[in-house]
Amino acid sequence: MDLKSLSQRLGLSMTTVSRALNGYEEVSEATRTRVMEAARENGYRPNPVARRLALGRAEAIGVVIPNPPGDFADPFFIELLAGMGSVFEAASLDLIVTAAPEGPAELPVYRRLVEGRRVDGLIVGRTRRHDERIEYLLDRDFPFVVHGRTTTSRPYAYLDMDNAQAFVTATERLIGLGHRRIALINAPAHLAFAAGRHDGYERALGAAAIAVDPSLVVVCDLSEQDGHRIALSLLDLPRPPTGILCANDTTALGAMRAVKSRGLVVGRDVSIIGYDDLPFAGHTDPPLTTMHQPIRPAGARIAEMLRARMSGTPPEELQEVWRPKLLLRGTDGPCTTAGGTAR
Amino acid sequence: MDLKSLSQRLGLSMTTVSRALNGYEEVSEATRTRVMEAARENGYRPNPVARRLALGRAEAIGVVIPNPPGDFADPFFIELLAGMGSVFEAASLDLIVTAAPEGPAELPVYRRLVEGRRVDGLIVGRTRRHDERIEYLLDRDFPFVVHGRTTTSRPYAYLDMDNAQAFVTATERLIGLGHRRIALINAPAHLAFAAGRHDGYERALGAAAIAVDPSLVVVCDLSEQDGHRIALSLLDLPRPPTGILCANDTTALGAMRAVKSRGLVVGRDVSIIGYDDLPFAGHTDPPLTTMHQPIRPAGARIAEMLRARMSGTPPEELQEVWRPKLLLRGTDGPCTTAGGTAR
DNA sequence: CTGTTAGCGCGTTCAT
DNA sequence: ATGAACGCGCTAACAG
Repeated sequence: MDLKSLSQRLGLSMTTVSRALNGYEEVSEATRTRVMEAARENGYRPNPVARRLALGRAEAIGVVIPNPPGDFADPFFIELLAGMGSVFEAASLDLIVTAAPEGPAELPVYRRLVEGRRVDGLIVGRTRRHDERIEYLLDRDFPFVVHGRTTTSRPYAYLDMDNAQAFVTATERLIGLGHRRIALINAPAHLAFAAGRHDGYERALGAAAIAVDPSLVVVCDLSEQDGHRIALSLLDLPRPPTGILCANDTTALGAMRAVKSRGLVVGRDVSIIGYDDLPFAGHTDPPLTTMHQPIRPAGARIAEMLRARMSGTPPEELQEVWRPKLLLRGTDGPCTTAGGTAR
Repeated sequence: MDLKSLSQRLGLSMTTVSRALNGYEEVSEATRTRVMEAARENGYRPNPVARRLALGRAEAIGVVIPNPPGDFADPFFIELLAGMGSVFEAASLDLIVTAAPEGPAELPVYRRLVEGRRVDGLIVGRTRRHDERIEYLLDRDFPFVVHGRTTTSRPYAYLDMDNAQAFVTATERLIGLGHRRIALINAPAHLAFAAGRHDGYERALGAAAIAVDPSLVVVCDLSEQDGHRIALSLLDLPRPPTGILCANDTTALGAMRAVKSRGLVVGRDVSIIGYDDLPFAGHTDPPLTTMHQPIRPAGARIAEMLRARMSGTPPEELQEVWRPKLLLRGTDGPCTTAGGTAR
């Protein structure tokens, strides 16, 4: 059932039927209801491809999953997708998902999407401090929304978490519990959120007049293994930390394993705070204290922002920063070590 | 740069250029190379939408994320998507992802995809024992591949794990360790894989001449919480199990928490085996013994199977069953309890 | 308010 | 081996 046969059946022109269906003002109420009804009865569905060609739009949004080659893809992302899904579904926009490993193969994927007119808008995640994908999209004046923030002089739309504030909060929590030697297991510096977290950490220490000990600030590749490795090296320090802030929950998991393997008790001998609040975080042993961020709502909001961007809202008006919330569970506790040092 | 301007620039007709680009035999070798080169130089990309309209295909594949309303979406799925991504990317097919909660809202999403001609093929996951989605697709003779299996008399393409074999293996492992009271925390019966797992469990017990105790077979909603709750009730039995087989790793996590909360040691007092080998499985305490399945390769294979299906391979030739592998880690151990009962 | 006509950009008969 | 002309299904500019 296409537009032509539907209009023939109604004794109307395709134009009128099309207009009635698309809610144009100039159609009489009588014919509109008549058309609507006939469309429903005949199960008419406009052919999206024809529509797209006529309108010159793709009616689709693109997302590229950052796909670590050997590794498991970020479980985080599925939740973000789920959040966006409902919004795009309602707008009857297709969400086109592709996967690309970070690296030289990544930009070509974006080019194919943009230059091949496959999508009308793009969502950029796992943002880097300097991000060529964003520069590229900015150059082409292509609509997009970033999850996170990057360094560029040009305005762009983003939804970011307040990483600095989050780590101020987390650090203050440990300080309030009496900790003085607090380590930061941070993400690699090329990732956008690493800097903010570091800032927040230093800011909170500074406010409490605690000197930053560079040996307590280390970089991790965000895997459990690396978190484990790094936490061990931290515990091997002459004056090991009594509190550890982690870049994400996965890292925190590794750190917990390290602490336990040393015969220490997490939450008593060493406090640990994670970031993300992934599904497993409430179920570790002990349950992980972490910074919670609402991923699915963020996905939905990003989708809405992109729709706004595509219909012309200037990027300056589409910039939001959300605050993660500290979720107290069982891995943080008062500092029990005299002199503020474990063991 | 579209076909018209490219052909004008070459002094050829659109037809010839089109044919040269699409590898038709009847084009002279000279013009073909000339066309190819010009296309590359001018960065010509065929408009996919126009192509689709002319060819009557969507050049897109659909996947619907099963989206548990309040819950976190399955991290499993992102990995499956990543696996499919590379294959479809290479075939320059778009992967359209939508999310739908299980329930009455689910089928309409499939209908919109199929009847709206938005995709040429579909991948069905989180398969149910009786699955209306599959019946629907079969009725319409629409190409699809199922991850899992379902009960229908009609042939269809699928890639499934050998659930029965997996649970034979897991059960045998515990039996070999001397366990006699082995519990099965299974998935709800409406999910396709539950039956096979139950079968495997009973088959292995039967082979070892161990009677099935119905009180040891319980159903779980696959959440950590429910796994925890159910494991507790199992441990409260007059004669509790010394081994617990879990429907998935998440459930196993809950079971581990339950065992620990009773002051028992996982892997010594009670053995636990999971299923899936999710990223966290190697990092629980102790590390989880589980049935590993290669998710990303499965995704890639499913994508290939769908491509075959779309180009006419009969479904009978597209049916594969893969065997998960037992991954021994730290949660299984010899039965230490006299009489085969914990406590 | 409704209809006629002309594209949208490509693939594809049917000629030549 | 090449080209002219038509169609895919829909929207939009231009009448009336």
